[in-house]
Amino acid sequence: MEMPSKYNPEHIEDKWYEHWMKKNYFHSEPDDREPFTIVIPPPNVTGVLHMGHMLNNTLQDVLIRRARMQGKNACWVPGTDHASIATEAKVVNKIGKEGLSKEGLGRDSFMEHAWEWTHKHGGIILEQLKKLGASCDWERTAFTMSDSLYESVIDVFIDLFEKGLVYRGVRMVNWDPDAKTAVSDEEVIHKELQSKLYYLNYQVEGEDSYITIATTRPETILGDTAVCVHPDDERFVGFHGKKVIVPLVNRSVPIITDDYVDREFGTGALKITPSHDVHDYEIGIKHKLTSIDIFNDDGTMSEEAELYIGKDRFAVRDEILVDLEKSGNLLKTEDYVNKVGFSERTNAVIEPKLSLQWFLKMSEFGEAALDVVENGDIKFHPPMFKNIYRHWMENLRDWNISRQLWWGQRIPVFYLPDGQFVVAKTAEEALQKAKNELLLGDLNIADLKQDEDVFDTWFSSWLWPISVFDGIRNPNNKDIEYYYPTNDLVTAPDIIFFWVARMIMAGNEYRKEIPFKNVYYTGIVRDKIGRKMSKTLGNSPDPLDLIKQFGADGVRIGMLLTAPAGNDLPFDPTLCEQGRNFSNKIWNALRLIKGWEVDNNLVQSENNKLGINWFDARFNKAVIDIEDHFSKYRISDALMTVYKLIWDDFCSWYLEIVKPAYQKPIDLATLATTIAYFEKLMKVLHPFMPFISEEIWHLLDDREEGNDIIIESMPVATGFNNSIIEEFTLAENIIVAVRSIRKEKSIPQKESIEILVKSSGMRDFGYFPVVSKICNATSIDFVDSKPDGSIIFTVGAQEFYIPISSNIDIEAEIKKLEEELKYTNGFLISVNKKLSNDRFVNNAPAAVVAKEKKKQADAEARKEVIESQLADFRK
RNA sequence: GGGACUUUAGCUCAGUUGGUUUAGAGCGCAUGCUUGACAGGCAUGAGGUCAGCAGUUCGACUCUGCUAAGUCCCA
Repeated sequence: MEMPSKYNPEHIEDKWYEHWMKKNYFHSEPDDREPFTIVIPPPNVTGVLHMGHMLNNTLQDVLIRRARMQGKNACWVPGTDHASIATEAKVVNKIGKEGLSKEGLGRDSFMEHAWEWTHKHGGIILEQLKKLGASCDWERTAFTMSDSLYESVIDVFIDLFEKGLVYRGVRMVNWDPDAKTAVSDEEVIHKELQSKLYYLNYQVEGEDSYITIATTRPETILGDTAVCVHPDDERFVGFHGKKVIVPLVNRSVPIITDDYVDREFGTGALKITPSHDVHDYEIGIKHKLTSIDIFNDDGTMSEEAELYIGKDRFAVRDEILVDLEKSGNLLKTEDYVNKVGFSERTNAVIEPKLSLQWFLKMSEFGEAALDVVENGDIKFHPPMFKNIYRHWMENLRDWNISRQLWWGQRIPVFYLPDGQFVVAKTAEEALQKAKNELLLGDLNIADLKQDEDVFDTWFSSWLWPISVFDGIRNPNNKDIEYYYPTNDLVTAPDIIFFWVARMIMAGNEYRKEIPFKNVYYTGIVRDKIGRKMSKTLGNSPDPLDLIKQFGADGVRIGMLLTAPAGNDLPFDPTLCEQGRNFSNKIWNALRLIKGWEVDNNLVQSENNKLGINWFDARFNKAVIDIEDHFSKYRISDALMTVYKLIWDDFCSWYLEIVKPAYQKPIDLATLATTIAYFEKLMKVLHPFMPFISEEIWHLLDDREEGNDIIIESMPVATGFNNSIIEEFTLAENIIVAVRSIRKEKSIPQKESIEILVKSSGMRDFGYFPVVSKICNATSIDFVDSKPDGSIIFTVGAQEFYIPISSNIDIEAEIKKLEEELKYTNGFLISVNKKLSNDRFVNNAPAAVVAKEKKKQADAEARKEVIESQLADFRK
């Protein structure tokens, strides 16, 4: 078979993904095996794959594939959420281009458009995940707006309402005038903007004096209902109790005092607009001020503003300045940098606004949700996220669960003509309830008006680990009982509160059980200069392009290599290149083995036996290290251990040891063992690089139908003999020393050498055949002293000599030895200092003291050797 | 303003209850190699006052305090 020297993943990856799908390996049904469950953090249904998803889902796939190979019943549930705001904004935009509007279409017709959009653009992201190799159980793909998940959300709201945990209240919310909905604090992005600070004069009522305020938002003066100064501010003492006239609208408002005012800021006098600023709102309540809402929902001026009615808030800002200047109220303008909130979804400037919203009381949930994390039932990786979680749990605020949108689960609240309301699943039920409980006998369905709002998307996501198994509606079904609680959750730390914390709350409330046992917080993928990757910045590479360029295996490695948990990942495509190079290295190891001719009569050499024994120990040690790393969720460390095991230990050492000379055959036993090792390595590699490992598995041997690596069992560590590894390390050190001499003296590898060992030691060292082969030495002999015309080198305290034909640069040799002596002396001094300290010898554990003594003895022996070598040279 | 976290090689990071020879890895860098698997490679090597200061200790990258710089969250 002709094998190209460069591995080309493209067709190979597609081929194996199709094969796995055909064999239905990703699908899971409850059985008597131990379950291992992951639910995907549902991406936005109409979103496209970005680097954050790549990282996140690669990690999940590593965990799920490893669990599958460990014989567990692995189930990875994929799915998407409906992303209320983002999707609705896209649909509104789309119908807008067709000359349609939400209001014009009406609710039902708009929902049809939204579903059409979802069917057309939805789920692209899941298809993209297949390219990455994600082994999700696609038969279980869930969607937060599908019937069963929709109904689960409604059921939960009704249940919480009946438990008295839901209430309706007026709140200052972050209003997104484009999406015409409230968004949570977490969905507001604050950006620093270069803006202006305007100084405005307010005339004191009945006097010819003025009080000057400073504001960045002059258009809001129309909603002013007071001016506030600090009670102790001497500049304003004379104004206390008086009134001022709001410019243009000529409204008379009181001057109030409150120590909230920062005397240093602006002029020290603060205009108060309770409807449009959170702090002003609180001051308004405290001082019982009236509230004037000057904005419509779309950000234009309302009738209450009296002026500029119907015009956009930003247009009005320009206009009002002209008018204020004309009226003589504009004193001056200064440049000013301030922070402005933008909607994460629509990028509209957020308007603080008073609004009627539904709230879920959080106080009931906090304690239990904190406990399960504090007591270790749920483990966070890395654990420092516990602190952040605790801080949030101890400062809980009620959750605003309503959104002024249509795309989502509509709030099941029905208002009656008299202003009362009932909560019920359907209008029919609501009518029944109204009749029975409120004794409104002559009511009919047309009198009921359902709440126009839908739930916050997180209000469906918080049920996700339960609702994907239909555990809300059917709490005793066999799926939820088998798969729940899930095992691992992999997510980004920025949604620790609005998702992770709330899933824990929902788990406690509806399953009396935690939703998952481990939470792995990934880093946030950033670009090279540390910016978050985002579409608007255009700094994110297209993941599918990367896969095309480096192969999915290569990209997976690139993502994982420098992504320890919780650390940000400054992404650089060269990381994927490293992954691709690794694929190529493995491929070429296969090419090497495939090229060997076997001689059935050949007896296995001592050298090969040594190599095999050593690699066996080395492999088992690595497997133990890998298990340890996985147990601590150090996935990138586990990968690095595999990487070095394959590249350094297997390719650079083992294969070089057993590799037959050019056109020489290999013995059968060594070939068979080598192939067996290669198979084991591919199994260990499989969770990280599923495609190439499957391909090589099938190239190493003819496999029967259904013998695929994806369902093979993961090698388990057996014991290993550490002294083999230690002895081999000595061989490595000798080999490195010889290579170094070859380089220094320009002795090519082809030119064979003799190695002489000072006969004081190493008589029973077993690895000389390996040293001899790798170093291309014709012989390794023992001698009593250094022969003339030879180079000396030292490993530990053991001297070696290599006879060479060229002249030896005595000065250079002396210099080298002197440097070594200096180091050894320095080291010895530090050890001696420790050992001559009685308190150390008396207080330190015996093992530590013994170790120091051994260091001392080794260093002294080495020092003697170097000194005698120096003496020789100086003779 | 309140809180959390970070600071170790050029870059990204390990360093596990304080003692694993005077701190490790990957990448990058330098030097030399048409080495009969691989230049997407091989070999060798150079890089560090562990942010600074003080303390605890026989012993500190590791524990404590202060200082500095940075990241994030909350108001």
